[in-house]
Amino acid sequence: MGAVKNKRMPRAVREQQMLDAAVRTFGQRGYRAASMDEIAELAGVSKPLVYLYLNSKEDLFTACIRREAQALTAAVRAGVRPELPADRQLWEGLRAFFTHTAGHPDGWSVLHLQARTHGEPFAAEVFAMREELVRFVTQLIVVAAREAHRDPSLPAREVAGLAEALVGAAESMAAWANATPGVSARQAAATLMNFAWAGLGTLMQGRPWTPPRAAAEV
Amino acid sequence: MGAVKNKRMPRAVREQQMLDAAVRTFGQRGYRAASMDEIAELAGVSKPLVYLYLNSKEDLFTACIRREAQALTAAVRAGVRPELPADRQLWEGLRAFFTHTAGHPDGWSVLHLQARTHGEPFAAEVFAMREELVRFVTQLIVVAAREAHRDPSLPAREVAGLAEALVGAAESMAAWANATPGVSARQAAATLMNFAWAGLGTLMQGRPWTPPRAAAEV
Amino acid sequence: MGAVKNKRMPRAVREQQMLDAAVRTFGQRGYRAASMDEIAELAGVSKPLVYLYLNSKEDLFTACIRREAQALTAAVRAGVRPELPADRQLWEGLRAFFTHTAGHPDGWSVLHLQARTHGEPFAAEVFAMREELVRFVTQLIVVAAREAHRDPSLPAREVAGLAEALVGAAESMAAWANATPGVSARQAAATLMNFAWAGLGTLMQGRPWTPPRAAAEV
Amino acid sequence: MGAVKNKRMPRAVREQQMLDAAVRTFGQRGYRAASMDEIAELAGVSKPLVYLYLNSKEDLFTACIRREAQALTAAVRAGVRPELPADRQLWEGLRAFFTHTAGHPDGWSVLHLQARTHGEPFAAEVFAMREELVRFVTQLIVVAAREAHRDPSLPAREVAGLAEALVGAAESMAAWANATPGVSARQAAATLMNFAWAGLGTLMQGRPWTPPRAAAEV
DNA sequence: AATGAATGAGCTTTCATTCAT
DNA sequence: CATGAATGAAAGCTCATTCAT
Repeated sequence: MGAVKNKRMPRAVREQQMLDAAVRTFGQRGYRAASMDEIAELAGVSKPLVYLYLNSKEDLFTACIRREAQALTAAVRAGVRPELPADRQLWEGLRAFFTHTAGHPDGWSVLHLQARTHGEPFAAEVFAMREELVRFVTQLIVVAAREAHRDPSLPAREVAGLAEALVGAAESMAAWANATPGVSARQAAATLMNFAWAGLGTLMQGRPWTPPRAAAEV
Repeated sequence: MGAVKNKRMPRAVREQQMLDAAVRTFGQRGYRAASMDEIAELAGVSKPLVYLYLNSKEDLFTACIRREAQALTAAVRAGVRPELPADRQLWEGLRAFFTHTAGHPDGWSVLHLQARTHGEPFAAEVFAMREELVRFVTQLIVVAAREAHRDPSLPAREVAGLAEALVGAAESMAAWANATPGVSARQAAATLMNFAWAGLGTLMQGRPWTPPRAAAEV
Repeated sequence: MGAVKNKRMPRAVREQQMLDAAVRTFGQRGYRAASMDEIAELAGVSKPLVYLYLNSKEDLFTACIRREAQALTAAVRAGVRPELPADRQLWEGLRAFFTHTAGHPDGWSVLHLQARTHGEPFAAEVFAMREELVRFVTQLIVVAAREAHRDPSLPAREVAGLAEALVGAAESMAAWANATPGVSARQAAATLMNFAWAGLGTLMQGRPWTPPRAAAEV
Repeated sequence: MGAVKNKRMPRAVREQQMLDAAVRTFGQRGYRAASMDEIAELAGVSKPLVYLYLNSKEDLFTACIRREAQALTAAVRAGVRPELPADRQLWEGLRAFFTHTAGHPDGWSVLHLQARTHGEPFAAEVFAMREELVRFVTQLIVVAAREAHRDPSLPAREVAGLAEALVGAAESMAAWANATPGVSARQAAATLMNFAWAGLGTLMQGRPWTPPRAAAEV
C-alpha cells in the first residue's frame, strides 16, 4: 500500500499511526463493531503493541475523541479573525467548521455519531468540545446585538437556545454535506449563514414570531 | 410478583411487548451492547420465542426503527392542521415533534442515535423518515413564499438546504431539550420557530446575507 | 471413553459433571494453569455452558472448594461415633480423614494446595473447613483430659497450638501417604495416632518437656 | 526519587536483586500470577536483562526455590550445636526453623505453597530440601532412642512416619504462626517440642497406643 | 404457543519471550 | 552492560443463534 512495513519506530510516531487507524475504523464500523484486531492490522502493528501504548479499547476510543475534538476546535479557532465584525467571524467559523468536517469524515463520525452513542464517559468528552463551540456562537450573538446598537434585550436562555439551534443545525448539515455530492463546504456555510444571520437580525430588531395563545391549542 | 406470568397470548400482543422491550433496551444500551437475552427477559418471554417472531437481531432492530419512525411521523402529521397558514402549520409541527420526542426518549434515541450509527441498512430506514419531514418543511417554505406574494425566487437547492438546516436544528434541539431540565417541548418549539421564521421571512424579502468575495480569503 | 456423548441432560447432573472435571483439572494443573477449555472438554460440554451454569472461573473454583470441603468434613463426621471414648473418636476421625483424602487425591490437592495458594477468597473457604477440624480435635483433647481425671490445666492457647499441630501433621501426612506407595490410610492413621496420643497423654500427666532458659541462647 | 537509578553493577549483585524481587513477587502473587514485567520493575532493571541472567520464568523460579531452600536449611544447621543431647538439638532446630520462616515469609511462601503447587519440577526441588530436614529429624529420633538406652526397636518405617509427621506439623505451624499475631517463633517451637518430645518419649518406653482390631471396623 | 439445553465463533486482554541497537 | 520496540499464542468471557421437546 505504498507504506513499506515500517519497523522499529519511536513510540510517539506509532501512537499517531494507531490513532489514525482507530479513528478510521471506529468512524466507519462504530465503537463496538470495530475490533482491536482490525485496528492493529490497519495500523500495521500487532495487537499487544496497541494495548501497550493505548491501554484498552476504551482508552483508545477516548484518545481518538480527544484528538479529533481538539483538531476540530483548533481548526475553527484558526479560521476566525477576532478583529473582524461578528457576522464575518461567524461566517469564517462556519467555513472552517464545514471545511474541517468535510476533510475528516471519519473523525467527524467519531465525534458526532459514535462518541454520543456509546455511554456517558465518551459523550461527556464530546460535550465539552460542543460547549466550546456553543460558547463561541453565544458570544458572537451578544456582540452582534451590541454592534447593532441594541441592548441585549434577548434573555439569556433565549440566546442559549439559539446558539444551541445554530450549532445543532451546523452539525446536522455537516453530515448532510458530507453525504450529498456536489455540496461544498462553502455552500453549506453560506446556506446556514444566510438562514442564521437573517433570523438573528430580525430577532434583534424586536420583531419575533409570536406563538399563538396556548389556550387555542390542546 | 405483581404481573402474573403471562402465558399463551395472541401473537400480535406478544410482538408489541417484544418491541417495547427492544426499543427500551436498544435506546438505553445501544444496538451492539443490547443483548437478546436482556430483551427477552425484559419482554417476559424466552429467547427462542423472540427469534420465532422477529427472526434475528437485525430484523428486530429494523422493526423497532420502523415502528418508532412511523409513530413519530404520525404524531407530527396528526398535530398539523393543513387548512391553517404555513407559519401555523410549521409551529404545530414543531410542537408535535418536540412533544413526541420528549415523551418517547428511548424511541428517539433509537432513531436519532442508534439507527444512524450502526450501518447503512438501519441508517437508510431512518433516512426515509427524515426525508418525509424534510419534504414537509420544504413544502411549507414554498407555500410561505407564495403566501408572501413572492415568486419562489429561492433556488431549489437553497430551499433544500434551508429545510435540511431546520430539521437538523430540530433534531439537535430535541436531544438538548430532553437532556436539559426545565426546557419544555413548547419552549423548544418556540425558540426554534422564532429563529427559523424570522430568517425565512428576511430571506424571502430578498435581503440575504452576502458572503464576502472568495478572493478575500485563503 | 466409555461414556457416550451425553446430550440434553438436566442442569443438576451437568453441573456435577462439570465440578468433577474441574476438581480433576484444578487438582492436577493448578488454578491458573487449568484452562476453562480443558475443563469444558473433560466435562464433555462446550465452554459457554460452563459459564452459563457456573458463572466464572473464580466461581467454579469456589464451588469446587466448597463441594470438596463438605465432602471431607462429612466423611470425617460420618466416621466418628461420638459415644466412644476420646481416643477411639480421634482414631476413627483420623482413619476417615486419611481414607477420604486417599480416595480423592484431586479434591485433596484442591483443598490443601491449590485453594491456599491463590488468594484470600479461596483460602478463606478452606480455612473455614479447617477450623471445623481443629475444633473437633480441640474438643477431643479437652474431653480426654477430663476422662483422665485431670483438670484441664493446659492453657487454652496451648491446646489450640496442639490441635493446630495435630491437624497440620495430619494434612501433611495425607500428602505423604498419597505420594508414598505402600502406605495405607490405616497405617498413616496409626502412626499419627501413636505419636499424638502418647504425647498428649504425657502432657496431661503434667510432665512436659521444658525449654532451656532463654538466657542460655542468643 | 530516593534510590538513584543504579547503572552498571556487577552481575552477581544484579542477580541477587532480581532474585529478591522474584521471591517477593512469587511469594505474594503466586507463580502464575507473578509477571516478569512486575519482577523486572521491582528489581529496577529491564526485562531483557532478567532473561539474559536468569534465562526463563521457570529457571528464575527454580533459582528462587534453590536459594530459599538453602537459606532455610543453612539457618537450621547453623542453629544446631551437634555436641548437645538430642532433645536440645531438636529444640534448637525447631527454634531456628520457626525464626527463619517468620523472618522470610515470602521465601517460606515460595517453598511451602508456591513450589509445591506448580508442577513436578518445582516440587522436586522442595522435596530435596524437605528430605534433608526429615533425615535430620530421623537421626535425632534414633540418637534419642540410643541415649534412652533403648535399642531402636521402632521399625524404620515407623520412624520415617514419625519424622514425616513432625516435619509436617512444623511446616503447618510455621504458616499458622506467621498468620496468627502474638505467636512468637519461640512459642511455636515450644508447643511443638512439647508435643513431639513427649510423644516420642512415651513411644520409646514401649507403651504405644494400640489401634483396635481391624475386625471391629468396617 | 413456548422453552430448557446447548454451541460456534468471536472479542478483549495478558504474558513470556525476543530483536536490534 | 543494558534497553526500547515488538509479537505469537493463548486465556477468560459473551453472544447470536438453534435444536429437541
